[in-house]
Amino acid sequence: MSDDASMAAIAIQELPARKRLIQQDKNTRSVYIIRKGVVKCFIAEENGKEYILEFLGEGEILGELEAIRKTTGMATVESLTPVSVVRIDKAWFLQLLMENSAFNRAVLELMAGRLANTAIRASRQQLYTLSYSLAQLLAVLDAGGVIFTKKDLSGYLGISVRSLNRLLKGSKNATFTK
Amino acid sequence: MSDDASMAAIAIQELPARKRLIQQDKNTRSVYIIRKGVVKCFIAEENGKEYILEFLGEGEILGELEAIRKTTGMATVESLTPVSVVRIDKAWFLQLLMENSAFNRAVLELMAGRLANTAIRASRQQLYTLSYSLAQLLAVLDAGGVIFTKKDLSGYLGISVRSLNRLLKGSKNATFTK
DNA sequence: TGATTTTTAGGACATTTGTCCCAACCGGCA
DNA sequence: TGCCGGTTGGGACAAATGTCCTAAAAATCA
Repeated sequence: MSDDASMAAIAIQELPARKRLIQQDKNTRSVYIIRKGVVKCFIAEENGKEYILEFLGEGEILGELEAIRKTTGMATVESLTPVSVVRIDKAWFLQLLMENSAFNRAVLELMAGRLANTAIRASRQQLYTLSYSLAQLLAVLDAGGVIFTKKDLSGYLGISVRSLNRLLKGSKNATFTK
Repeated sequence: MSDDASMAAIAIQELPARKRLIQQDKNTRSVYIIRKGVVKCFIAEENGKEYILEFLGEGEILGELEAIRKTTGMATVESLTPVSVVRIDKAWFLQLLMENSAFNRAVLELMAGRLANTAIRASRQQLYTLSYSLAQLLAVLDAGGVIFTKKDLSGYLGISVRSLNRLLKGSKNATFTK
């Protein structure tokens, strides 16, 4: 990605897998909307571990938080598959947000939805057995036909790979009250 | 709280402690902005356990998610202390959101901020030792001068009261890599 | 005040999860 | 082909957490 001032305010970009669109703690220049492909969005803490916030796909927006709050990236976003995105210059995004009420409304709804999801996930992660979350996750992934490594899966579930393997075995999950 | 159709579109309300402003899975009628006091916002899952999403205080907004997404309450909000809130009729809130760009901007920022917080907390909760989160939480609470029950604390940390007690003892925390 | 309920504390034991470690497998690559 | 580095699978043991349960202390109420 170049610093080139000639970058258009809005453009379509194609990225290969494993490319970073947003870097945690670094300034962002654009907001992206995913047209195709899957990205993972994760936070790395000082202790080296990483927590996967979410996997985002078609129709999802990236970098709005940073644009709206005028902060550096709060997470790193990396493509898992080749992706196609609409890149919107940050300043222009904000402009759009103010002047186009339909766009504003759409962003508002996307954020509200994501907020609800994040909160619900945090809760589920604490309140339910991993087996539950795991089953759900696997279903979603399966639908998407995307392949993740065990490391990503366990990262998303917030557990070690070892634990994930145990769960996958399904030996004795049904212990909990559920 | 009455069903009275004569409720003003916007009004100041005073509530005692332990009152519910929003009920999970029920329709909401208003959006609230806290003027004073502290509320807790929690999700109760089918298995009876509750997970505290956050404690909100002065200046925070409640019920916007439900208003924007037109869904039932995604969490229950209950006053921990006596609170004073500005109650805004849901329909009017949406109206304001569309017509008043400053208000729109403010809501957008509040949501962005909350999204960031929620995500960061979820991450911290997975990546750090409880002792870490606990210490941080205690510091915040202390600063606010509010008293929470152990149950609330543990609910917020996503652990059982028993575990919280053990942590408070501080017997052998320093085991982890940190 | 006395009774009742809530909150706090913590023992004992069962589960779960993490850490460490090793072996098998797989896909580049010289 | 043979040598990696990365992923996968799982054993073993330690640490963390949950569940169940009992008691005392504190708060609430008649």
